[in-house]
Amino acid sequence: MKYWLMKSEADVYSIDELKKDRTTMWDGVRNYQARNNMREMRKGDRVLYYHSRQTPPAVVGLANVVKEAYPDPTQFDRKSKYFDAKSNLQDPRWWLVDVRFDRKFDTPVALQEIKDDAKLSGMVLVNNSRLSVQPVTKAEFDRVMKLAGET
DNA sequence: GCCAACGTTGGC
DNA sequence: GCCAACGTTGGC
Repeated sequence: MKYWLMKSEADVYSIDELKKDRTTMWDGVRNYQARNNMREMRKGDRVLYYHSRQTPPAVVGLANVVKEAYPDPTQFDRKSKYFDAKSNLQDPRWWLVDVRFDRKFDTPVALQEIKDDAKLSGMVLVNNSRLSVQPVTKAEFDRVMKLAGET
């Protein structure tokens, strides 16, 4: 099993909305590294759910991968803001996964706490803050869970 | 709302 | 293939 961190702008699609929807298509990713990471995801992988653009930015809960990579339909939808004229059906450029709500933390783990934690100094979140879908090691995952008071 | 950091585009 | 210009992300 692998571990990941996925970012969502808190005011655009929060973990509360994921909880309500139960499952969502992670559409709209238009960054190759993030796309490649989603293609590496396997059913059952665990995902730290991160809220950016909120005060403070924080890991707020957990999700699971429930459907492995398939073409992002929004790239073919002319009405979508994610439409990409350079993509085509035979060789789609953008891929996504489906994720399901697992739980919301009672105690979110703020970005500052992560930055201040020596055990988490290698996290992609700390070193490449703009990548929206990123790998997390098991040790990092376990540490974040501990900071959240989760078992 | 500002702006640093980063990724992408496109001219040469 | 380099790199300047530009657009976007996301912390503050």
